[in-house]
Amino acid sequence: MIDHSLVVLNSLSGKKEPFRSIKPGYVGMYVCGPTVYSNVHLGNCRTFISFDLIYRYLNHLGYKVRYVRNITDAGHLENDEDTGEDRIAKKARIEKIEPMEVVQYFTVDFHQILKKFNNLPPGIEPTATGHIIEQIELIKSILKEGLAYEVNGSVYFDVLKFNETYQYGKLSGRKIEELIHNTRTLDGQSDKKNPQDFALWKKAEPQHIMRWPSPWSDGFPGWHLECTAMSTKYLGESFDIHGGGMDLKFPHHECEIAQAEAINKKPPVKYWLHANMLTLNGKKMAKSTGNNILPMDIFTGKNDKFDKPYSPQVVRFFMLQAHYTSVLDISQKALDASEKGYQRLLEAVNKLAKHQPGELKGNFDTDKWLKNCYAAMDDDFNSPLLIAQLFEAVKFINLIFYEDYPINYDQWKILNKMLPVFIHEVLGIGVEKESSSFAEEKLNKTIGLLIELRNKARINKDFETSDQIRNQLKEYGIHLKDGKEGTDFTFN
RNA sequence: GGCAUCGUGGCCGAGUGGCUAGGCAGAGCUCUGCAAAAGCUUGUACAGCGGUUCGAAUCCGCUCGAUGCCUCCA
Repeated sequence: MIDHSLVVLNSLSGKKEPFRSIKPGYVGMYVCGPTVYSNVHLGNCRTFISFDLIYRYLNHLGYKVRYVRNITDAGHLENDEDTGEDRIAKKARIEKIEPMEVVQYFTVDFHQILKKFNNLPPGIEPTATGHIIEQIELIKSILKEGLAYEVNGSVYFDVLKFNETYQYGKLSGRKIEELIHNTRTLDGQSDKKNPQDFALWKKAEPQHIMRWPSPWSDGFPGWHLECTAMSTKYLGESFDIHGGGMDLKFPHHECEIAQAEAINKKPPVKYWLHANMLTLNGKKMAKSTGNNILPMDIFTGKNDKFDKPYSPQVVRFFMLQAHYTSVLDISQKALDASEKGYQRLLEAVNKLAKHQPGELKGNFDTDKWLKNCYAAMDDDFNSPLLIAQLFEAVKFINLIFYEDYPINYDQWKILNKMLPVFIHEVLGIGVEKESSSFAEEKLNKTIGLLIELRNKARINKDFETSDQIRNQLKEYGIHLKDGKEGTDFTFN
């Protein structure tokens, strides 16, 4: 394992802490996955890309990471009232299809989108409905501890009682008195003793198709419970990293802590990591206001926010140019800037691979560069800082075509090895295109022929012909570049 | 209203007490038949007002603004 001093911002303490895994060499990481009742939205993608970066870097450092990310396919209500409808059941009702058809459709969509973003799949991707038995067992344990109560077939977690022994609100910095003070009194419709109590088990209405038998009623588990059940099952009573979006801090993660502590009497998670929000044109993304965009609509360009498409790789690069704990704003201008930078970075990598130096001269300080790259990532996965370092290398690489060869063989060897490692392996961008298709090969040959014809025309000073070829190709999105070593082209 | 995070040059975005962020855009130059690409040069930015300090974008206070969550309203 590489010698390093990784620090992470732990939401629990609000401070950066040295990262020491519970079991040396191994990391258990749980990230709250999506509720599959609609297309995954771009803000969600940012969260998952952030934790993909973290997963990749931990792997790169040599940790054996068990990465668990759930699929919420039941139990996530629209609100915490008794009238709150299950999001998936509601979608199924509106679309007049089975809830599990909703689940299947949007799970597939979710996987497709994340794959386009080049996210690595988690090691385990459990579903809430696949762990009903485990959840029922947890409820029994919490009841046994006297920290939950049953009313009319539903079971609720007793937050006030829990708070007598433990501390509810320590993750989100909320005090129980403030929670009580700030919660409006219920209108008598609720079975809950106190408004801040949350459901562990809900009795299903007769028409509710998503129902399972339990000691209390035919019903379904509460949303917060699934994560506790699945993280405990696959990662143990205490594990290293729990991640999720900032908006899940309260109440979801707070409730997870309460449930786990109620049963195991110890904190379930060593490091809580939260990814920040993504805004669109300076405002929060919300379907209700129309300030919203789906990933696929960015890739295809068919949307009313941007006037051109951006590839998943560019969007990913754009996101990694900001720290995962900062609010990030997406806009046309910002994406354009990232697209150009992304191309420049990748072209430099290709250039470097093609031009192995022979001379011994060179003044690129690879030791310092490597140190800076690792220092960036070791500082709470600071990808923007890493990218800045990568561009330092790009500068040197582009100097290859000038008089002084800036990199000697040893430096080239390190750079040529490590630059792709950081770009492809750690950041997960610039992935190789799938093997070029038959048609693509033919196209490349055709362009090669045109370049040849154009260069002949140039030698003959027939600039009318040469410009015609270049301009026409440009219209087709093929850009010719006359370098010192012949003409190259890029697609746009 | 409560809790929390944040407010950096034309745009995006790093940076927590003194030391270069970086990308994109703009300007000038080099290269080029002309472009493009690339290189060189070029920006005394840190919401506002006070305070602490030898020294603050960085710490403290207040004001204004943004975002998230909890409420409220709808």
